[in-house]
This record gives sequence, C-alpha cells and structure tokens, in this order.
Amino acid sequence: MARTSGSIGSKTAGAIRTQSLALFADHGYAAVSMRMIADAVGVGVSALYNHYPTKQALLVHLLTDHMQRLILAWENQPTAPDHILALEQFARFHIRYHITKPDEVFLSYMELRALEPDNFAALNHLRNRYEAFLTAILRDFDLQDRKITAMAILGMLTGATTWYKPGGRLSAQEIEDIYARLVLNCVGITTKEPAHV
Amino acid sequence: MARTSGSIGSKTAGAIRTQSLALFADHGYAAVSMRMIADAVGVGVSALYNHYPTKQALLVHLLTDHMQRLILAWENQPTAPDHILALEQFARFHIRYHITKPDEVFLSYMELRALEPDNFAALNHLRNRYEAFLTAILRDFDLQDRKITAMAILGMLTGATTWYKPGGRLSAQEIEDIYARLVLNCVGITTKEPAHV
DNA sequence: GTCTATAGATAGATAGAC
DNA sequence: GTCTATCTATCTATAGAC
Repeated sequence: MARTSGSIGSKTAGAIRTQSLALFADHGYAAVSMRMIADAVGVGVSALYNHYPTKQALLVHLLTDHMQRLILAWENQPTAPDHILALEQFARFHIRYHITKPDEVFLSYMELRALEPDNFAALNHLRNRYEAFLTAILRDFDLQDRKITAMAILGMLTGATTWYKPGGRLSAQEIEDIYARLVLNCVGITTKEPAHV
Repeated sequence: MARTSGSIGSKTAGAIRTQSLALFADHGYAAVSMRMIADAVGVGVSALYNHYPTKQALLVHLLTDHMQRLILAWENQPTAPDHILALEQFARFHIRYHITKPDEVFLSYMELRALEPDNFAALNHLRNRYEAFLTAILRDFDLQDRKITAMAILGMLTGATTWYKPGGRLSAQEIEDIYARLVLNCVGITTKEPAHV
C-alpha cells in the first residue's frame, strides 16, 4: 500500500490557500495577520512559513494563480462564429466564472495595491492580457470609444461579484442571461426579442 | 481686528482629512498607520487625537461626509421632464461627481468592510438611499430586472474612477458623454443619433 | 512539517508638560 | 493644540527542539 498516494502540497498547503483567500477577501490583506490564518488552518504561526516564505508571497501566489486560471479558462473557450456571438460569449463567460469565484475576483481587483512593485507589474501584465480579449472582440463593433466601452463592460460585469450571493432571488443562469443582454444593449445590439420577454 | 476670522476646524483638522483620505485611498485603511497620517500632516501622532478620538472615527467621518454630500448634491439637481432624461441626468451626474472625487468614492466602496458593525449599518443606509434614486428612475423603464440593471449601471459608472486620471486622453466632458450613451443603450434607448457620431 | 519561544519592529492610544 | 515619552498589544519572521 502506497503512502496516501503522494498528494503534493500536503493538506496544510491547500488549507492555507483556502483560508487565507477567504480572510483576505473578507477583511483585506493588510487587516489579516498570519496568526489569523494559522488559527483558521489549525496550525501554529510558524508552520505557515514552511509553505510560504512571507505573507506577501502568499498573496502573490493567490493572485497569480487566479489570473492564470482565468486566462486559461477563456483560452479554452470555443471560437465564436461572429463578433456579436463572441461578445455574448465573453459576457456569459466572465459573469459565470466570476460569480463562482467571488473571493478570488475581489482580491484580484482590490489588493493589487498591496503588492510590491515587481509583483504588481507581473499581475498587471496578466490583467492586461485578459482585458485584451475583450478589447479585441470590440474591434469589430462601431463604438464611440473602444477602450472606455471595454472598461465600462468589465466594470458592469465584475460589479456583480459585490452583491451576488448563491441561493439569492435569481439563479446564476438568470443573472448570466440578464447581463448578457445588458452588454449587448450597451454596444447597440438589440436585434433579439425585447428585453422584457 | 478679529483673530483670523474664527476659521473652525483649524488648519490641522482639514489637513488630517485631506491627507488621511489620500493615504487610505492609496494603501487601504488597515495599511495606513496614525504615524503615516501624522507625518503627512506635519504633526506628532498624539496631535491627531485632539481631532479624532480613534482611527475608526476618522474613517467614519470621511465616509459619512462623502455620502451626505453626494446625496445632497443629487437632491439639488433640477427635476427632469421625463424618465429618459432623468436617467441620462443621473448617469451624467454620477460620472461627473465621481471622477472629480476618486479617493472618496474608492474609499466608500472599498472600506465599508473596515467599519465596526454600527458604523457599517449607518453607512450602508446612506448608500442605499443613494442607490434608491436610480432604482426609482428605472421604475418607468421596461426591464428584465430592475435591481440588477441598477447594480449593473452603478458598477459601470463607478468603475470609471478606477482608471480615470485628469489630463488623460479624454476630457471629463467626453467621458460623461460616452457613459451617458452607454447607460441609455443598456436600457434599450437608442433613439438618438448613432453611437459613432 | 509542526511545535514552543522569542526577537525586533511597529501598531493604536494615553499621560503630562508647555 | 501640540509636544515628548511611553504603555501595552500585536505584528512578521526566525531559531531550535522534536
């Protein structure tokens, strides 16, 4: 019998990521102490340093990991047949992905300022890569200003994570439908059935 | 000769508000120490406590003051003749007000979590009052979901403060125009000249 | 890999002189 | 109203035993 089939990262490593993510999202990076994380994980403070050399390194890992997964998830989406469907696909993908990972998203948008310069630059690069996906799609639309429209759409979609709670009045699918329509409306596409159907 | 015409709040009190606002917005409430504020103001740490009993009280003052001014500013707007113009007016007002006060806005949306329960409740009440202005306007539109549309619009508009910098590619007026159009598009109003004009 | 113990720095807040 | 000095608590991080 092999010894618990070489599960890497140990159980503690995973718990550190899970708990610190939740704590950072709830209280903010600066407001969370290593002690709080250790207590949530159920180990002593110094045990954390076997997995991450500094508190900053832990944050960097969480943020980088999230952005890389997000980019990969989008790149694995099938190619849409036209630009209108591509925009709808992006809106739906963004909403779906983000409301299932509210903590990661909140951190990624809010705690970039807690990063030291080099780490900030690296994360900013990843975020720009993701935002470029939307900007590229918008290139085929006739817009007043592409960059601002992209920022407006991202703000609108990402804002959903600030109020969405599972088990609320609307299902994730319904929310996705509504936002998809709002985004298409934004860029002047109203060819489908009227909004109140 | 009167002694410098009873300017209340002293020069220090004003400087504390100005500097702490900037520091909180830049680094986050938890990451800013009373020492950092004192240094920025140019006084010793203990001098701060002549004006605010705790760090939390200082944050509460900044947030409450901002929300009350925002609500008052909207209430002083003239009444629009119809619901479409009312929505356009709200969009323009919100953008105009928020991009001129990016620090206050950022704080108000990000540091509610740093508030103790009672303070949080009070601020949340003020925010709900403001958001109700938009919800009321949207009552006259035919929408899939009024509440979500309101949240989407607010997210879109408020997001502008995260990237807007004075002296950038576009003037505040141009940005206001673009966002006003985007908001009207969102709710299905496309009666004006096409977006690319 | 986790523990106890602790170093060294810094936090928010206070006391009392001026 | 501001200062210097200081209290107490807590912070990140490390050392060394097991």
